[in-house]
Amino acid sequence: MRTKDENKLFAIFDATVSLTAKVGIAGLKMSLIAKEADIAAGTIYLYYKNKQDLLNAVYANLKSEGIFSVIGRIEHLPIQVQLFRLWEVAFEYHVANNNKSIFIEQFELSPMISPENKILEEDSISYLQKTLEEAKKKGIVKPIDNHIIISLILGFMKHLVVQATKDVLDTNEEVKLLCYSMCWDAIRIINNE
Amino acid sequence: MRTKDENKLFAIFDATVSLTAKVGIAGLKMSLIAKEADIAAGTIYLYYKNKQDLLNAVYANLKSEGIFSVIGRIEHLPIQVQLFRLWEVAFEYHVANNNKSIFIEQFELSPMISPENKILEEDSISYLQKTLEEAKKKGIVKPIDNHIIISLILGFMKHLVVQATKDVLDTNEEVKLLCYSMCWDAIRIINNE
Amino acid sequence: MRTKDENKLFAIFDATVSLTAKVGIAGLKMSLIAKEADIAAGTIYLYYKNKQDLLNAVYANLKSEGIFSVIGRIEHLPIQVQLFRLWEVAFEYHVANNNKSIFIEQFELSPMISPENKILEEDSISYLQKTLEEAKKKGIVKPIDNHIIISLILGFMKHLVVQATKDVLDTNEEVKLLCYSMCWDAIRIINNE
Amino acid sequence: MRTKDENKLFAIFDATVSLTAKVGIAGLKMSLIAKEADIAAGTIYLYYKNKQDLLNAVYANLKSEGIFSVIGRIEHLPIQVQLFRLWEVAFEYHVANNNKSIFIEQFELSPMISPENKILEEDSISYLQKTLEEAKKKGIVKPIDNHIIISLILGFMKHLVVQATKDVLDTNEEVKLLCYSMCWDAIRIINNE
DNA sequence: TATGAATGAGTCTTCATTCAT
DNA sequence: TATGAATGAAGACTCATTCAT
Repeated sequence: MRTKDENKLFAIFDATVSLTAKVGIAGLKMSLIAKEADIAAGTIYLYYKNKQDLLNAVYANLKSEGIFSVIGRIEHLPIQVQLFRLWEVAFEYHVANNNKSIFIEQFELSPMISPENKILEEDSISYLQKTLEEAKKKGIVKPIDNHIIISLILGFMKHLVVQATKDVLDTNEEVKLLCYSMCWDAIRIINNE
Repeated sequence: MRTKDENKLFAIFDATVSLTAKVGIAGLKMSLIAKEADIAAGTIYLYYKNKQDLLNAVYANLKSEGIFSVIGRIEHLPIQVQLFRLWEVAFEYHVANNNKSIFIEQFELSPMISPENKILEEDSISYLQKTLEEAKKKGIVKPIDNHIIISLILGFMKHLVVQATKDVLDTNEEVKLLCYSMCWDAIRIINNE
Repeated sequence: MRTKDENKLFAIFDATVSLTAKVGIAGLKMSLIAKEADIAAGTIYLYYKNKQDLLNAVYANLKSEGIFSVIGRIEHLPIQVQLFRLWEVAFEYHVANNNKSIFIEQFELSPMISPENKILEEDSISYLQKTLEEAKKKGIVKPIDNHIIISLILGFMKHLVVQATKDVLDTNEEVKLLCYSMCWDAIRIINNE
Repeated sequence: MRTKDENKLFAIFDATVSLTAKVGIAGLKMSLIAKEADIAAGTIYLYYKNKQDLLNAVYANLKSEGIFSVIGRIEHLPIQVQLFRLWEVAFEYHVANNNKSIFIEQFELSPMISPENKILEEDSISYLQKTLEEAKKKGIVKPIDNHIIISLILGFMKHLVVQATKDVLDTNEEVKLLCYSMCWDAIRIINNE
């Protein structure tokens, strides 16, 4: 169970992420975060040493978030299906957590990021990499550097979500399947054409 | 009398873009821009009313930049070749001008962006859209909403360039061709498989 | 928590008025006001939006000050005595509040004065005007435009106070009575000479 | 004959005085003075060492201006007539040169005034003082400290001119005579009433 | 703990003054 | 001599952080 204090911690955390998506890292003020979290500005300093500390904590937390932890057992499924499930989960995470992506992007370039956080790798990627390697070994996916494949998948996905946020695109089930098929065509080995 | 120096305008412009890529929009200070442009801080105010004005001018300028203006005549070429050339030019632009993309991304979310700039569309996209429509009509490219196709192309491209900047990926000729082929497989209509 | 301190408001107000008398509106700096009020520079901005706002607030407040509010009932007295009492109160106010007159004079010409304040009339004058009208009706005072009479009274008074400030003149009781008698001779109807 | 340079000197001088009346000493900028004088900002520095120097020069010049130099021979006239002529000349000077009074008032309180100028006496006053002494000796004028008499005359006069500038009062011939008669009643010895 | 008033270091911006032409 | 672009010191203002309550 969350204690009263933990609730405040979460409130500050959430306020930081959603405000960054609203006003950007340059518009992010401690007083605004406090207002958004519905507490006093001074209270933040009971939980975090200072602004830099707060933002780095938020960042590290987001980066370590296991977005595939909800996925359940999938190893027994065909590799294509595994890949689709991974993509689907990632897509749904990004749609639902666009704010988090924005915070990460904005903060990574800010002068406030700590050296430790600068070298932090996204946790969630490793799972996907493993599955891609397997698919490549099985001759289903083109033998391409994972960085490139993941750039295609993630770059596409993030751009899509931004378009959705701008209301120029709707991310319904049909669009989701279409987008995946595009990714799949991009990376799969295409036979006897 | 000294004549007003057009070069200074460019120096300020360049300093603003490259500094943003270095320290982020949140770390962007007028004094830093001045130092980077090798002028006095006050001089900036001869050319721009204030910080907000400067950043909006830089943004509007970048947005209106015709990245395909260098491409020459290509209408006589097969549509596939046209698409490749467009992609190639865009790719090379992004590799060479990664700073500009970063500035655009950072500034779009900042509270300093003017209402007029908020609704500004990227000029360069329309050319690509026209060519895609033609390719769809000819049955070469899947009949997919341009927003989605462009998300794939641009999202992938931008993510690649960021990876390249991080030195985890090298964007040589081979990689370039590989990436294009992935894009192409993603959007083309695949026959009798 | 500290409660917002009304005293600070007064301290800022007083510091602004007395400093203007000391260094003029051109020498008036926010940092000086803060030092004079014995607070931090930033604190001023808790109470006033900016320098212009502060000065206009001080001005409007001074203009609306009812300098005759201390005078008590005088309507039952002979009109000559009423006039003397009004003059006396005004004189004593100006001697005691020369700073305020200086602030008003200096600020009225500054480019910081707001349009609303530019058309603001001095509250305290109306009382005097009413009494003068009555005296004219009774045939005691010359039938002269009030603007002129008040120019004589106020112009004389302000000039006197400035001289007193410069230490070339002492405003003791005797001088006060003398000055009033001069005013009185200037405006009263003089009989069978 | 004025040389070309002398014209510029006068232009700067005039621009300084009239601008101060328009925007106050706090709004007085070298660039504005230059524009008003129709020269370049740098040019001012060919004639004056710096802003402080310019303003002090203007001030000293105004103070030493012999406003009674135009008055011609009046010693042979009755003392009352002499006094009237002096008053009249001063009045007309102030109406025509209200800007100069404003400059003097504003500058005297500014932190830019030099110590020498701070103790500078108005030249023109001495003439008036001499005549007043004579009138007192002849038993025509009350034996009152000259500071007080001059406060009445000048304070009244300046206030009148300000009212005239504000368009709440017209300073025509009739008003002029009326005002003088008020001054005269205030200072003359009034007989067997 | 929690508050938000108060602080003052650090920015932005202005404007007197210099200087290349 | 005259110009006005360029400079940078100084002043206005913001906002992270502290602290009295």
